[in-house]
Amino acid sequence: MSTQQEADAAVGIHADLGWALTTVLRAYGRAADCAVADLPGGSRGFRLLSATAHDCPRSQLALAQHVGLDRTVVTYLVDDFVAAALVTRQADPVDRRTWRVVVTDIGRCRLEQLEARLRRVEDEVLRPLGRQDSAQLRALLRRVAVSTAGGEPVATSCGDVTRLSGPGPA
Amino acid sequence: MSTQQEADAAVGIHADLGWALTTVLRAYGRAADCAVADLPGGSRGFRLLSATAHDCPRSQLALAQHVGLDRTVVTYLVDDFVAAALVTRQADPVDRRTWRVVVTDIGRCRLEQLEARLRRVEDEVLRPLGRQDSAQLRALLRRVAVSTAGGEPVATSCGDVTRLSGPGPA
DNA sequence: TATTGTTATACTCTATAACTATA
DNA sequence: TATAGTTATAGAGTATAACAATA
Repeated sequence: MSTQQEADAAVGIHADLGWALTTVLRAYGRAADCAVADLPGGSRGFRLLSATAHDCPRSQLALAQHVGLDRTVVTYLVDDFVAAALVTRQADPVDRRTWRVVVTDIGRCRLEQLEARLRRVEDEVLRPLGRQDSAQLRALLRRVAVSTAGGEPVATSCGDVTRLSGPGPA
Repeated sequence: MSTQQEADAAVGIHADLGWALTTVLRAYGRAADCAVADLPGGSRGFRLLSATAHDCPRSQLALAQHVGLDRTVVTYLVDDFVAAALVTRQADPVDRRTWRVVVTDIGRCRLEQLEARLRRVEDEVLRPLGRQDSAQLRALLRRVAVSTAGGEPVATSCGDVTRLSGPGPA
């Protein structure tokens, strides 16, 4: 990682490596957070809505485990989603303890809108590279991402960095 | 951006672009947060300590503006840093309203430790690429970072994504 | 007895504004 | 009157645990 001063200097020197990673990360992360800010729960809400929309209807617990959220959080988020008419809770005929969370047309529409926004954020972030280098960067990132998500979890100095199970801004 | 299901599928397909960016971002962001978690203020604390260590002593307000934090936050963080003996507050002879924040040896040592950890996180994240592709990715990221930090701010769907003035994990 | 979902509680961050002391 | 720093208050977000209904 770099220092603040190095970062400032880097505009002239461009020497530090970690600084680049961090800067891009933060730029994208912020913009992505921002893009989904008007959805209840922000980026976590986006992950949940995504999972809800693209999987066949599941219980809240299943959703929670799938996107790595606590049960209680999912309750709150689904409450908000229902209030915003993005999803509905439908009784599960076989297990009356659980709800099946189902996306509405409004929810699907909203999700597409958010996905479009996030695509735009990406393009914006990667704009400085040309078309070709942009593709190159994406390819390299994809390789990292695949092994990060599918292979070994990223080992770090503390234990809670688990294997990432999915996408989500920031 | 991608969907959860696509993300899962991507382990086989590797098709989605935004998913890669997001996954790497999150993996690194989490690990970096984690690496500095034991510092008061986490990533923000790191940024502040960095700035304090590598600049000549400055007032809290100057530091706040430099790293993009609120004055009050800096007060809290410096309090914590002082308690942890990472910095000292020294009276400014020319303006008795202000403090000069000065890093201690302990603080400098701690900072180096954190920087080492963050370097390790980077290496870990980029390990899947070989040495060469890793360098390639870093070069591309650096180009993006330079224009992000030095050039135009990243345009997004909302207004608060400002020009990034420095580094900092996550 | 275990599990799904809900509710209640508390805790951490952060942001805002009021306050003091100096300039 | 304006500025540097501090303190107080409140709010959002999150985590934990207790609870009700069902299996």
